[in-house]
Amino acid sequence: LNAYEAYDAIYDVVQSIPPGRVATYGQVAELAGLPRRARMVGRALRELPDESGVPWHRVVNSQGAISDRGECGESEREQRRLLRAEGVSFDRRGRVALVRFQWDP
DNA sequence: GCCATGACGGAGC
DNA sequence: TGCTCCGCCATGG
Repeated sequence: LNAYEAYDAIYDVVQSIPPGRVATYGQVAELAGLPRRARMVGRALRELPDESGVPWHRVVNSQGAISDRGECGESEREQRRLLRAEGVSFDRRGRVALVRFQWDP
């Protein structure tokens, strides 16, 4: 897979995550045929324009936590808001219970 | 081409 | 639970 194909594969996988479920970066990489390349998933999502219909908010890290964006926490709150609107709940540390909400394709 | 930098993850302590 | 320490690999300087 070249860089473009890899990104497309990543976006395809993210598109297929159903509402109300989440997937981890490593899981998306694996399903996209890119094992051990979770960091690449992070980059792909980072470069996603806002108007793309890709549900980037349904991707969390392996701990069920929302990964740091460096930016003043703006998009982290947005991600929590979007997930809550789909029925995904958070524990008191702000993490998703993967046992309940992780997507199992 | 070298090097630092990550929307990461697993092992170890 | 919550650190560190590595391996990972595309990107930008």
